[in-house]
Amino acid sequence: MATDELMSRALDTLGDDGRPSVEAIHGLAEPGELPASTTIAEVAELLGLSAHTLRYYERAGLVTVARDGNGHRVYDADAVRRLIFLTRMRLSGLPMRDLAHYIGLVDAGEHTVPERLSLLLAHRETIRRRIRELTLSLAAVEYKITTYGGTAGPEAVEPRS
Amino acid sequence: MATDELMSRALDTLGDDGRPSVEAIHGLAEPGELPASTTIAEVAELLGLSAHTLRYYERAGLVTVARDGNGHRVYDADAVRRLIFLTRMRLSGLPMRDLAHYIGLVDAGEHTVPERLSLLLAHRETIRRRIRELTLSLAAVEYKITTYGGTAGPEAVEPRS
DNA sequence: GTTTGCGTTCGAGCGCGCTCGAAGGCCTAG
DNA sequence: CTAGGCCTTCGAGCGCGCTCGAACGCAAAC
Repeated sequence: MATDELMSRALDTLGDDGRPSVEAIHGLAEPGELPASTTIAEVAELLGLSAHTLRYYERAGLVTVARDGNGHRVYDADAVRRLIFLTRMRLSGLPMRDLAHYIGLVDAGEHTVPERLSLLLAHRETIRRRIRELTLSLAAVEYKITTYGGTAGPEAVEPRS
Repeated sequence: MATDELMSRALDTLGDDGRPSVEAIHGLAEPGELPASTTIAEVAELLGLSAHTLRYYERAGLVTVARDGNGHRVYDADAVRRLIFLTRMRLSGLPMRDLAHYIGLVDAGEHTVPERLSLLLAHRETIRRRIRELTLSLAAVEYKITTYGGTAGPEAVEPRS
């Protein structure tokens, strides 16, 4: 997935403790100054997506992007912010469908806030559940590792001593 | 995915604290008595997979299953145990390819234990990383929820009071 | 003035993990 | 004897999220 690299960066901004602070998230939301960003190539670079994928997102109705005199896409700061949000949601496993629905609500105006909220609450549950699943699987793998004589900790493949 | 239901069950066997014990995993590994289980229908029911999927796994080389006089599949306890293992690994995100490779190693004999171990160690890292990613995404979603006036806790959609 | 380079649209293709349908065999019950 | 039900194999199809190629356009650089 094209988005893997983006998450890499996000993780790199944290320590390895896996306990992100609100500040870290915030920083992730606003990567420095958003240039009144322009070309598709720049945005692709910024987000770690391909230009192809950005066009695909647009086709899917997830963003609307203006054109210049040559018919080239011009991404303004709002579009970039929305793409950052979209990317983060995609990484958390929210399907394109649901994301498109959510975006539709946003564009429909303030009166959709309750529905947006309930969508987010549902997604929060999905993420929490997935974390629990993975925690369970992790324990299973660790158990198997110990039966093979591996160490329980996170050290390298060759057990020391 | 057909396997969703299996993980539902697994999670149901735990509390909601998401901190599985080795015992819970062990219980998950051995769901009561394994009948010297027989038909594909029974195994499908047991694992929460479809018969189609079980045949697919077999085609993919993940299990070998004996036949009876009519050419019908007969799953013995070993096969069922392996399927339980496979299912758990699949749920943790291990791709079929890698799983097939691992199974190949198992079938190749004891001398492949080191490679198996290193495969498991790598997979452990993958799971841990994914958990960190999701934790990060969760924080982002919670932040968004608070901006919409939702509560930070896990309560129902309608905030109380 | 042509080459380079980035952009455009459209639509096909891919990798994954199933999922399903067709066509048929064997067994048992009524 | 026939109908139902569960099994078999083979191979096609699907949903997702990209990913890519073809064919073309404009525009600044040499």
